[in-house]
Amino acid sequence: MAPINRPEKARTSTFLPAGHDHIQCQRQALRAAEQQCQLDKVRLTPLRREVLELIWQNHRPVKAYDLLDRLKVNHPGAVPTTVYRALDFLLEHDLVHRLQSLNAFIGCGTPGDPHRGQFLICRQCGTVAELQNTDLHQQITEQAAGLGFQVDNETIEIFGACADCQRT
Amino acid sequence: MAPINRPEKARTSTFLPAGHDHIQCQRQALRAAEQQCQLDKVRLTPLRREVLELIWQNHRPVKAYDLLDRLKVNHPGAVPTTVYRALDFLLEHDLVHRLQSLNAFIGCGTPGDPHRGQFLICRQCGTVAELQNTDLHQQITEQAAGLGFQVDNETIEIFGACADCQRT
DNA sequence: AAGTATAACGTTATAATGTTACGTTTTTCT
DNA sequence: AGAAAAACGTAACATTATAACGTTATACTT
Ligand SMILES: [Zn+2]
Ligand SMILES: [Zn+2]
Ligand SMILES: [Zn+2]
Ligand SMILES: [Zn+2]
Repeated sequence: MAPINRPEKARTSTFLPAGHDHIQCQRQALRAAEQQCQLDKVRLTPLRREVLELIWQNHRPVKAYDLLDRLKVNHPGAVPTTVYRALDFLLEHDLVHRLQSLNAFIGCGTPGDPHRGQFLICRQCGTVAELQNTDLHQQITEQAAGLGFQVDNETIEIFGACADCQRT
Repeated sequence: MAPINRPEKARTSTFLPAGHDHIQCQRQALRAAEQQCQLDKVRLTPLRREVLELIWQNHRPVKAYDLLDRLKVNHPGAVPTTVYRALDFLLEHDLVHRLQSLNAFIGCGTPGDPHRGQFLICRQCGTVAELQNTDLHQQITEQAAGLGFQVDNETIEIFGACADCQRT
């Protein structure tokens, strides 16, 4: 009997990719960002790239002023505007998302596919997973349309406990 | 042939209740709040009541410091803590909601029924409608559960153009 | 009714988050 | 090379929110 060999790709986003090579993950995110910027003909300058790299150091939301502190290490003289300008760029080009409930930012796993994210946020460990539930989006759009409302942007941020943290 | 007489009550929440008696609407909201507080055995003090009344002056989100300015009229000596403490109380008892994307607050139309709101927010006129789409809630909870995530709170804020503002 | 505990509020200071305005440098385009 | 636009530096400031501590009002017990 042939062993069942589930292809990795068949899994849709899990909350925390188990046993996940984050160095690789971060590297890939930066590569994807570079490619996307080339396509869009916009400039991922060293400063912007460095901010994006800092954001991708983990899967937890980062606050602007934390980012600023970390940016200062390689970049003394950085001030709030420095960070906010980079963030504005990254947001505008869908390389990061803003988590409104946290005043924080997180890397986007699927740039190039314009979307406002849907997020699961673990209260305990702070890990965030981004969903892409088109049914959900659809349902919202339809209900809104039923009320004569035309949607142009949605913020969906779900708090709770991730699988790991529930065991605690 | 008898005229069709659609009962008003059959309509579920519209975006902006057409030709709506807001004085009455505000009064009713305050009465509901009083009742709810009695039930919960908590105190809707004059200060808290006044803040709630200010919040209910319209169906648009209010910012804390605007609230503060307006509160000062009848209540000189009010300071940020004054407002934030009242807001904390009102939030805790589900008499108002916080709109995370706006750092603003809005009265809750259905206190006593614990829920995190789903909001439609018109970018142009600023009017907000609160939805109670249980299917939506259900769908989110289920998808999260599928990822081992246990939901305890959701923020859903949808921006766009309301029916009135689309005509412009 | 007096005494005690708790909740609400006053007061001051400060922290955290985000923006404006303006000038200089770098990059792009002709 | 020269002009235009984008990116960045710099300083000041605006907005949003909380901490800490003391006082007053309310509720609860005896
Ligand atoms: Zn990773
Ligand atoms: Zn967790
Ligand atoms: Zn009304
Ligand atoms: Zn409108």
